[in-house]
Amino acid sequence: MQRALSTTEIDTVRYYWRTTLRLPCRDQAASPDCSLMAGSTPRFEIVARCPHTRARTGRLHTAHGVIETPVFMPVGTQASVKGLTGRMLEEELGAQIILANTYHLYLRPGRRTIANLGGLHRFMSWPGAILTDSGGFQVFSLSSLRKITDQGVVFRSHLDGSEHQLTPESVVDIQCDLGSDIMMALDECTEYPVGHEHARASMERTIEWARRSLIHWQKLQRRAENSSPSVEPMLFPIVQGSMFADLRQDCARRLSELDAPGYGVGGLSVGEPRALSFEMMEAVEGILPRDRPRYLMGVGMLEELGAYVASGVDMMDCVLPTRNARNGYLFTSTGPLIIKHSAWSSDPRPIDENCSCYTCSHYSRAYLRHLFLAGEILYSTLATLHNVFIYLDSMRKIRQAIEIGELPGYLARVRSAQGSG
RNA sequence: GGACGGGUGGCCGAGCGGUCAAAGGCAGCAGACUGUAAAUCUGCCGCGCAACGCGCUACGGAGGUUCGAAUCCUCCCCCGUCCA
Repeated sequence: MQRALSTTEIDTVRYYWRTTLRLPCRDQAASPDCSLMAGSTPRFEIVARCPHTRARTGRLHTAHGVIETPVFMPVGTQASVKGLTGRMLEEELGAQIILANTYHLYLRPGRRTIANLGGLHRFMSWPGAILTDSGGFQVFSLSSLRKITDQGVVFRSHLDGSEHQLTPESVVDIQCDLGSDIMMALDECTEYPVGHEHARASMERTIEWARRSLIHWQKLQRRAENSSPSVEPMLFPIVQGSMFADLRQDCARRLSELDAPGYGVGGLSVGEPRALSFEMMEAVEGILPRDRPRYLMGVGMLEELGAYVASGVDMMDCVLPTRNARNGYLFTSTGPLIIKHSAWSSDPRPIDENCSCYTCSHYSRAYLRHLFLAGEILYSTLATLHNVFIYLDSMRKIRQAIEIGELPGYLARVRSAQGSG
C-alpha cells in the first residue's frame, strides 16, 4: 500500500491532466503570462501576485462558472447551505462555489436518486460550481462508526446503522454521479494528537488512495472520451501528515508528482493550537505547485482568512459562518457578537454597522435576539445570510488588496479592528 | 352548604418522615462550535460568605406530633371539579 508511483503511472496521469483537462504544463504556468497562452484553456489562471506575501488572486474555470480566488466556499453538506436559498447565495451573497458532501449524499438521498434527477446542480437548483468533499472528514468525525482498511473505509451509517464501504474508486464514481465540479480524493483526516508513526502510516494511505483515485478517474475519462463536456471536473488529492512538518512536506512532494489540477490541505483545525495549523500550511506552501490552486480544508475563523491567504491559500471552506450563525455567534468587523446576550435586548443597531448585507440593512440586534430566543426559523436564515456575507465580503476585500499590492496593510487594519469590538 | 382533588423555587411539575436547597422541563445567564451525526452541546441558575465547605431563608398561613417534617395531625386562607 505504500509503494511509490511507477514512472509509467505518473506519466499517464500527467498526460491525462494535460490533454483531457487541457492543463498548462507546470513550467509554462510558472509565469502568469504563459499560463494564458492562446490555444488552450488553463483551468487556473493567476491574475495577480502579492509582492509582499505568498498570496495571489486567480481565476479557476469550471463547467459552472469562473471562480475568483482566493475564495471562501460556504458549506452545504446535504445539498443545502443550511438556512439559505440558492437565490440568496447567488444574488445576495455572490457565492460562486459551494461545498457538498459525498458521504452524506451517498447515504441520503443516494447517488442514483441525484443522478436520475439530473445531478446535484439541478437537484438543488444551484447554478454555480460545486466542490464535493470525499467523506475523508467523516473518517475523522465519525471515527466511532468506521473501520479503515487498505481497500477503503467501512462505515456504519449514522442514519440507520447499515454498513457501507467507500473506496477511493467508489468515491470518484459517486462524485461523478453527483456531477461535482471539483472532486476530492478519499483521504484519511487524522485525529489530533497522534504520534509520528501513526501519522506517517495514515499519510501513506492517503497518498495511495490519491493515486488510486486519479488512475480510476483517468480510466473513466478514457471510456467517456467522445461525450466529454467542454470543461471536465477536477480531482484534488489531499495533503495529510498530522502536525509533522516532515510528513507534510513528504506528502506534498509526492502528491505534486501526480500533477493534479489542484491540491487540498487537510487534517488541520482538528483541535491543534492555531500556530501549528499555520506552521503546517507554511511547510507545504513552497512544495505544492504554485500554478495550481491550494485548497485549505475546513478553515477557519473570519479573522484568520487573510493570514491563510497570505500563506498561499486559494480556496477555503468552513462550517463556522453557517453553524455559528445558527448557534447565535455572529461575526463582525470588530469581533464576535453573541446575539443572545441581554445587552442587545433593545439595541436598534444592526449586527455590524460596517456591513451592507440584507440582514444588517433591515434588522436590529434586538429583533434578531428576539427571533433567536423565540426559536424562530427566520433567525437562522438572517444570521446565516449575515455570517456568510461577511466571509465572502472579506475575501472580496482581500482579493482587492492583493491586486493593488496592499495586502499587509489591509491585514493589519483588519487585525486592529477585530480587537476593537 | 356538602363531597372530593389541589396549593412546591420566575413558570410548569416530581417528591409524600431523614441521604431535600428539593428530580425533570421551560424561562433566565454565560461558554463552546473550524472539509456539519449540530436550529447543537456544556456550565450556572434561593440568598450570603475568607464558598469543593459553612450560615440563613424556603415547599399557601398558623399551630402541633417527632431526635428529625415539603412529606403526618389540627385549624384557617385560597384554587379546581362535582353534588345541592
